[in-house]
Amino acid sequence: MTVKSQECRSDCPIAYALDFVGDKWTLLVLRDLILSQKRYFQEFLASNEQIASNILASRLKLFERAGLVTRADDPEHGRRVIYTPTEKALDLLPVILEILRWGAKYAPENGTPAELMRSMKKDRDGFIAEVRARHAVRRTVRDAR
Amino acid sequence: MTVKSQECRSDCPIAYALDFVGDKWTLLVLRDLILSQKRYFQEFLASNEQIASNILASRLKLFERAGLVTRADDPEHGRRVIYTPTEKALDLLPVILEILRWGAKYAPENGTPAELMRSMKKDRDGFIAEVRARHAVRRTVRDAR
DNA sequence: GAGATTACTTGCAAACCGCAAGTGAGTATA
DNA sequence: TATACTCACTTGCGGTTTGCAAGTAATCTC
Repeated sequence: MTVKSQECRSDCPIAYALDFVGDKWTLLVLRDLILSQKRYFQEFLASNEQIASNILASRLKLFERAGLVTRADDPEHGRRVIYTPTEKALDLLPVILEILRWGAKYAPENGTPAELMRSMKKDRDGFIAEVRARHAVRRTVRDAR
Repeated sequence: MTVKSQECRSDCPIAYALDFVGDKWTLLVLRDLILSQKRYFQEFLASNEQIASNILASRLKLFERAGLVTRADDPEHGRRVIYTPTEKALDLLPVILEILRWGAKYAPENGTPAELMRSMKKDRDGFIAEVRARHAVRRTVRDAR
């Protein structure tokens, strides 16, 4: 609960998208979820940006309601929960990459691995396909059990 | 003043970018500034999303400090102010377009002119170049006076 | 000089954020 | 069986930000 009322401000798709994505934390969590392939609450919590646990919890709840992640109990560990990005979330990858590109151009310091920057600049669409493939593999491995 | 403290949360360029762009209004104002070529306070205020005048004022002030817009008095009209996007702002166009694309895919209603959607999908880079060219022309016209 | 236009500012209540601490269920260790 | 630990949250609270309505001061129009 709390966070974000859900009437749309206009019929502009940008406004619609910003109702999901327009805040300081959402895209950072999605970055961890999609690019770093984090899955557990504690993993997100451990990011450099020091997100507070209540904010993280509210975002994950929101994501679930918005169909951006699925929530599943970890069969190997009692209370642990596994968060997995849906297609709708993976479709935000281009947004994240363009933001990364802009940030990298103007930020005084860039902590992104040089290799990632390189392969993203060299072949953006290929890079996106690769990331999607990684998640697809994960899903099938999990479903096979 | 108010809005956004300015220490960086990490060395991640995404986090850096979100400190500018991570809220519900910033990118909407930039949409108007860049895509709709709005220039005056009242024009931004008149958008469908009904931004409040104090929020708009604080954003424009922030933009100026961040080097996203330049502020100039209108020579033709006393108290009127002209806001113009800088290169740094125009570099956010790819971000805006990807957000538009995602929003258009998932929003129930899409109020974006079909023509704009088409030309953007058909040739994204060309579209970006076109928008940039429009702003460049404007600048030279203005500077010629 | 009266009224409109323009770019803001101010005041205030409600929502949201950030921090610190707590909770309750399951897990590993002795 | 007891103890400590892991894990995913929740709670409480003070401070910041937002959203709304109204106001202000400088220009322009008539």
